Amino acid sequence: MPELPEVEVIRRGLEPLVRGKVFAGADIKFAGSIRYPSPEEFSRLLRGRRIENLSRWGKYLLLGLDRGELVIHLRMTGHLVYLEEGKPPGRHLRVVLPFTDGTLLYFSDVRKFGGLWLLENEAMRFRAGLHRLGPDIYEEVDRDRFAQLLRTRPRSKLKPLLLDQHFVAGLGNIYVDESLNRSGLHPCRTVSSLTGAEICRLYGAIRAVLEEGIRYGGTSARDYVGARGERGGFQERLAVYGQKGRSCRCGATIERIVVAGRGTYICPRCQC
DNA sequence: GCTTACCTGTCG
DNA sequence: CGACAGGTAAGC
Repeated sequence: MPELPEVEVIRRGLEPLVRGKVFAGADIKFAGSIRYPSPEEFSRLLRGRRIENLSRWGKYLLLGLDRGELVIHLRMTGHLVYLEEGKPPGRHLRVVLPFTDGTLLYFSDVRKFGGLWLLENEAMRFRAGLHRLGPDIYEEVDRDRFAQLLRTRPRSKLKPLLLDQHFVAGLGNIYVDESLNRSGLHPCRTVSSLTGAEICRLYGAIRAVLEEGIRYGGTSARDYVGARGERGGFQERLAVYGQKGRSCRCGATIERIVVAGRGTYICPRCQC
C-alpha cells in the first residue's frame, strides 16, 4: 500500500499522539505479522517500553523506544491506526498494541505481507532487512548524490532501478510513474542514455512528487488511510498512475504497459 | 533482469 | 473465471 509519502504522513500524524506513551503489551491476532522475535517474546519485551520518537527510513516506520526500537513495514495493505476509544475493526486486524493509558495502536493488514520487528539495538536491524536498504530518497539524497548514485548503475532501466529499495529507499509504483511522467522520461530508458539535464529534471520531479504527495496527505488509490483513519488526497492529482485511457495534458492517451513486472502508466507522447 | 511466491480482495 | 493490486525476497 504505502510508499514514502504515505508512511511519512502516518509518522507525522502519529508522533504527537503516541510519543511518551508506554506499551501495555501486545494482543497478537495473527502470529505471522510478528517477524521478530517470537510472538511471546515480542509481547513480553514490548510491555513497559516507552516511545521516545518516530522516524522513517524509506517505507519503514521506526518507533524509537527507551530500550530498542519497534520497526513496522506496511507492505501492500497494512494499516496503522491510533484509537482513543472504541473497538478496532475486526476483519483484518492482526495486532493490537494497547498503551497503559487505555488508548491503543492497531495494525491491520488484508494480505498479511506487512510485519513488525522488535529490535533490542541497532545491531539487530539486519533482522528487518534494514542493513541492505539504500539511502532514504527524501531525507538523504540531494541532487549531487543522486547523480553520483546513478553513475554506479549505467546499464539499469530507470523504473526497475528507482523501485529497487537497495538503490534508494522510499519510491514505489505510483510515485515512480508520476516522477517519470513529470520528467518526460520513458521507464525503460537506461541511466547511461540520460543527459545531465535529464538527471536534474528527474531528481526535481521526484522531489516535487514526494513533497506534493506528503502535502496532500498521501495517495488513497485503494485503501490507504492515515494514523487517524483519514484518506489522502493525492489520488486526485495523479497525472498518469491508474489513468489508462484518459488523456494526458498533451492530448495523447495514457497507456498501461508492464515494466519490471509492474503495471506502468505512461504518456507515449510526453515520455521518451 | 524476469518470474514466482507470499495472501486476500476487487473488478471486469 | 482471470487479471490485477501501493511491496519485496528468492530463484533462475
